[in-house]
Amino acid sequence: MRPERKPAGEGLLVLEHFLPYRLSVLSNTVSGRIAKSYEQQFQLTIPEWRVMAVLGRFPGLTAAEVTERTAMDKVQVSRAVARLKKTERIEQRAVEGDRRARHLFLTDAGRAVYDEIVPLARDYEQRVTADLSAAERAQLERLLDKLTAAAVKL
Amino acid sequence: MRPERKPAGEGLLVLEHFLPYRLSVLSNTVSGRIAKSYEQQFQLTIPEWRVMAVLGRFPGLTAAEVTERTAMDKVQVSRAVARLKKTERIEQRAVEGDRRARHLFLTDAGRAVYDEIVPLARDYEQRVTADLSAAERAQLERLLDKLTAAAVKL
DNA sequence: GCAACATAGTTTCACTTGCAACTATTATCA
DNA sequence: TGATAATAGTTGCAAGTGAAACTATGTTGC
Repeated sequence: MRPERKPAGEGLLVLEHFLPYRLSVLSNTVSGRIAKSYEQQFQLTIPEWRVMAVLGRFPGLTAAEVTERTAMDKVQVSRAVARLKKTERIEQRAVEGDRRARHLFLTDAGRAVYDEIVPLARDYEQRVTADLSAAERAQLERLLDKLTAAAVKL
Repeated sequence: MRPERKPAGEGLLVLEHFLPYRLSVLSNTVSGRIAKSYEQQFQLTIPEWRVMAVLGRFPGLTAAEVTERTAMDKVQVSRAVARLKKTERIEQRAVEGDRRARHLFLTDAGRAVYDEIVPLARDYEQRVTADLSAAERAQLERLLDKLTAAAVKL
């Protein structure tokens, strides 16, 4: 005989209120939509775009520094860099005093792509947050900060 | 102040304030941590756990209904179901009047696993949100609702 | 009644991914 | 100095992924 199920709120998990689940659905939806546009328009994967985004802001980082700044792992960065080199969106220059690492830079072509994507990304973000008041947006930032800090700490 | 001066970073994208990026990092961190605990303890992947979670709450859903409820795609569900059948965490029963679909249920063994994981998941969620006041938690729910609705609509 | 279409679920294929092992180089220190 | 450890980045492998094709079944319209 199957035992009676426990009352909701105790033995059941209400998936649609479960934070990890909600974050995952939201994140996949948001990232998926954006990715579609630049995958098709520019043949860029998400990891590639992340690397470009961070190099657009911090030219000359090494792959290891990109890894730190993006929360990607080093394999993912290595492969994204390889593809971006092949498609000539980035180039490498020697690091003085360390022949293992190389500085990474957007090429002119890479910067052109970057300059096209940035407004698209901004625009998309604005549309997603269009229903939020300024106060809510500030609150969102704060909450995301808190949650991220807590999650990393555990 | 000189009004014609452009705000800093207009043509730049500040990745660490870019919503899709922040959501992705947070979601991956949160889901990754939880996954670690049940992957090791129960040999369960994230998609498998999702299917179990939704069946724990809504016994008898078909694979297509699981797909709807979890925002997973049907291939992912199909594979998770296949693995869960093999490990005898779920079982299938005929749908009257439709021989294509089958109702899915947790087995007793499946429910036992579910009953063990639910408190772990809850506990983890509570620790992630421990720093939030009740008001902030309510606000978080509201913001996630709004963002999800907006993202889906676009 | 049956051709055309729709749906449930599975499989195939061509990728992508994450882990661990690997090469090459640099740092540490007895 | 030379042994050992640490670091930058790459690669091999096993597993996972999504898109599209596929099988089987069910529905619709003429």
